[in-house]
Amino acid sequence: MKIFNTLSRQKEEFIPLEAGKVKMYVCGPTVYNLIHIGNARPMIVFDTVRRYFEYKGYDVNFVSNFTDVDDKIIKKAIEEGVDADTVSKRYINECKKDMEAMNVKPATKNPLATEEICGMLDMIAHLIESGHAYAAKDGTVYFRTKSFDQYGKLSHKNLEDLQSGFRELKVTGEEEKEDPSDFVLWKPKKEGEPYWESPWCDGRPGWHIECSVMSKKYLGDQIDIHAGGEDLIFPHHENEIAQSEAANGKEFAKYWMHNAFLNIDNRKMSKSLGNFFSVRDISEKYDLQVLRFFMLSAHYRSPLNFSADLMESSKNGLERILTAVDKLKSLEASVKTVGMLEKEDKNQVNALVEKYEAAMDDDFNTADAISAIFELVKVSNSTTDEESSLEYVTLLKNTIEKLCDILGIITEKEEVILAEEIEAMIAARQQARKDKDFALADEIRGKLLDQGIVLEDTREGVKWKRV
RNA sequence: GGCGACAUAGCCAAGUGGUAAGGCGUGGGUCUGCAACACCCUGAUCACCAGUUCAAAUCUGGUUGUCGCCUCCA
Repeated sequence: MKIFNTLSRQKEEFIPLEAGKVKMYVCGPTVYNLIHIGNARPMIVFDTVRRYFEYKGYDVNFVSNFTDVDDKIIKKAIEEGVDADTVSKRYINECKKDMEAMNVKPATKNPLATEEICGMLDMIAHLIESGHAYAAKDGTVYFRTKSFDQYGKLSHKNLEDLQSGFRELKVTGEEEKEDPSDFVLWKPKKEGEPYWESPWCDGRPGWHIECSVMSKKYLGDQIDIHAGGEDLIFPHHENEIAQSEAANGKEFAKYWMHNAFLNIDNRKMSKSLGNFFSVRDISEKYDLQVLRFFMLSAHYRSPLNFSADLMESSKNGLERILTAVDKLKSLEASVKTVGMLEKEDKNQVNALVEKYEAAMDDDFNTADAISAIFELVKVSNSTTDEESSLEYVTLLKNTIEKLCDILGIITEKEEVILAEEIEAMIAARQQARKDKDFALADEIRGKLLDQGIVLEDTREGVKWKRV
């Protein structure tokens, strides 16, 4: 298996720290609102990475945090007149609902920053003792970037370039920094903000230290994979490396994976451009399986554009796969032949599984992997019928379902209990068709369509589905 | 200014040296009472220029264009 490592900017063979195990940490969202579809990309991508590792037999310890103390959360809390905890708990809850609807597996552990303050205080104290950090007069603690000579190795920047960039950007109130590129580990509280006691001042942690501490606590000093959106490379992940490696004296993560951004109609998503969509918005119009399928239709390191047309296209493509699985399921129940037939080519199926695996082994090329699924669908649709053998039908069905499951695509069609009225309408239409009263049959079909039910007259009988 | 990415058919998107996967859409056909599903047929020489090579979308240099990070951000 090869993974593109941001550290080396190359694909590298994946070698786990411990045989058969993968320790991965994914930076999670700041919970100040419903998650947007940009947040959804890393969730879907790295859930797929996890699923593929599990398919390959690895035991994956998957940790992803919620950042639940932050300026934006506090701002929102003040606006609503509630405390920050109320806001963050609410959106953690909503986020979990969205993740479930996107079929993102629950993490092994979802640590909360506010519950890990002790560990942060320890790490900060340790960094101060070892000369990697210092407290200013107002109690703010800064990381001394000059003390970590590998600073910049992830983002491939050097301190001199950074400093010239920072000269104009010096933030007011941070004059006590020894160096403009030093960053905050602990900052004093402001009136009305949540705070914790510390040896330096009552205050709260800086963003970067949170992930370093949570990763260390739940996965250890060294992990296999650290992942997140590409915007986190600098400064967030660069700073995490500095903190963790300075504190632990070991390489923090072996592989750094970053997903590219999701754009909306070719522009960066932002509230000011009015092209901002929450996952919840999308779920009102589409099954979130469609969003998931859409996200995986491009390579995770390529920018991906989102638009209504592309969602329609994905919806239709996904439908093709689900329809094929559905057909295989009904054949599985009705087919009489036992024992593979001469013309049923098992090798063709296996070859496509190999194509799929080769694609996934190559830095999780989901777009290519999906093409293997479509080829299996084609094989299935064109080589199976009532005469097929049970073995062949089952092989195809299980294969397609397994490959879809790795991508987190659910092939099980939602069980919807039809109201008796609808059942009766379908029966009435069948009677009308028998009587060759097609006008009535079409009228009934039209009525069902109005209720969102589409009928299909197949050889195996009348089928229906929701639009 | 520094660092980096990308440019493949109407749209999306694989492919990193040997003459272009897959999907959506379009048009035609088969099946169907009609339709839907499905099946068959239908499309590109890979931004541009120059070079390396027996051979390049794929390597090198340049041009143009789009975008990202460097500041909270997935």
